Amino acid sequence: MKKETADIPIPVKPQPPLVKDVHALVASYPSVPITVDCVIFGFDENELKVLLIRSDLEMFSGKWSLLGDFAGDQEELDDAAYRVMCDRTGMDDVYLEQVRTFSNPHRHPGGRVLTVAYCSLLNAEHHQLKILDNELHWHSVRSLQEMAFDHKEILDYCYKWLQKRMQEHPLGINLLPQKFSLRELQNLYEVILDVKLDRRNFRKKFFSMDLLTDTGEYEDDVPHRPGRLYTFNFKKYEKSKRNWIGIDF
Amino acid sequence: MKKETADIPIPVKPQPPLVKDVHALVASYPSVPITVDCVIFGFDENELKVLLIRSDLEMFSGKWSLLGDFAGDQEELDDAAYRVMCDRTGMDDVYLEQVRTFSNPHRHPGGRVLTVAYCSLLNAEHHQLKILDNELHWHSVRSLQEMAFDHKEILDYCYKWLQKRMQEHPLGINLLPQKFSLRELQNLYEVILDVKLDRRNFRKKFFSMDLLTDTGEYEDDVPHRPGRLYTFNFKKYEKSKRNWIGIDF
DNA sequence: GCAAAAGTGTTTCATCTACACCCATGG
DNA sequence: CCATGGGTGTAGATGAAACACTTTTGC
Repeated sequence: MKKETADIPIPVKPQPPLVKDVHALVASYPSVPITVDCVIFGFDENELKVLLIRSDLEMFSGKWSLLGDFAGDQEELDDAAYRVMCDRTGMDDVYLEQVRTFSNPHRHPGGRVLTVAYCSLLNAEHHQLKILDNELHWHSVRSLQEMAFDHKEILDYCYKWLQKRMQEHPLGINLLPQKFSLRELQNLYEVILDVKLDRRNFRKKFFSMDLLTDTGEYEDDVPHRPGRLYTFNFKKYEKSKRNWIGIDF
Repeated sequence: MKKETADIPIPVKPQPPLVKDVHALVASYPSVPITVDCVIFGFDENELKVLLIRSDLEMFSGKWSLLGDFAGDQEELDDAAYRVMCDRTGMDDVYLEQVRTFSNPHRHPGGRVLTVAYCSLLNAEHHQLKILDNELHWHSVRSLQEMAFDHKEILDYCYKWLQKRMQEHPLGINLLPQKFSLRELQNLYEVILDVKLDRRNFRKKFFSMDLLTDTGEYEDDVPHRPGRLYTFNFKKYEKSKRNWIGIDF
């Protein structure tokens, strides 16, 4: 089991001279247009939705598109994604996470364009769209068919990413009003993860995490017994972040 | 809890005309040099190692660098990463995964350069380095200090990614010889995850996953009782991939 | 009073954890 | 025979899953 090769001193070949002019070096690299695409998920009427606009390319006429734009010359991509979201929707105060970079050379009909996908989850009720250009609106994720570019592929990837992420982080909370009932919370998990969950076990699970604060208030305007309303204790969560080892595959 | 706004028909503003010339559109985007950086982890002498070269930039003289190069004009990034690895190390048949794109506008001293990090794990013994230019060799991950560019940050990110990934996928198997003892397997997990594990529980865990095949052979050349050698049943693993729901944060 | 969802406990089972002794081999 | 790690089992705790009835409200 011993191995020796890697650390035996090996005669080093003569090296080319060090690069002095780093700007010239960078200028010699091929360069590529970069876009960011925002996959903004929301939850509404017991469905997972995603914000889309009509593509403004003639060849994709009628097709739906993610919210994207090119990244500025000197712009951090996180900032670009945030800017795109603000510009397209008028929303701010929304958390975006980088998911993946898509680089198929034929993904854009106008030539090589890289795109970096960003993902977000938000409460459609609490974030009014202030701009509606290009028919911006919420679409049911389940019923989406064709989209412009490779945006369906990106969306599908982000949805899987979201399902995983959602089981490890309390992202889902962002989809609910500040005060929410356990039924709403459970609906949300059932819809996004596409599973049925046992109500009692679900409640036990969340109560045992001890991250919900009982407001003492109750639902209103429901045609049945109103449920208690809770808030999520983000501060407590930040302090107690998961930190365990579990080999599982 | 009802909300109505998003799906109420909203008068659509007059739209700008559709874009016809997509090439002109793309040509109007700012474009940016892209590189890929390969973070190639290996395991040797009971340590996690990473393949590095000396930076060939004068301003980083003496500093270590990840294996990177620019991505071709029309090149898929996965291919670019693979190419870089082959060119730099002479290895092939190695699995690389995209981890994240780093976009700080000041990360490269020669101007704006995006980089996409790719990560791999391999068995240093089974993949001989065939090229040693730029002092390519394995470095202990723990003892690394300064590196060129933002490569330390990238490496740290990839290491965390690896630790997580390793708990959900049998990546670690790639770091061992085809036939390995349970001690070797456990060492690997302990070192990479930076924890101590109970030997009996570790064995039980792996045996219960039922993915190890007993070869009937034993270690050789060890100064103590030799352990059984196992192989990993990749086929079985492929069929049984995890598919469960567990909310845990 | 009826429909609809809220709220609540227990049992079973699987999994994780902690823990200690004898065994086989090389030197 | 000694040093070194290989190999093994059990009991207790914890967490997940299955499962049914009573309560509260709006209508």
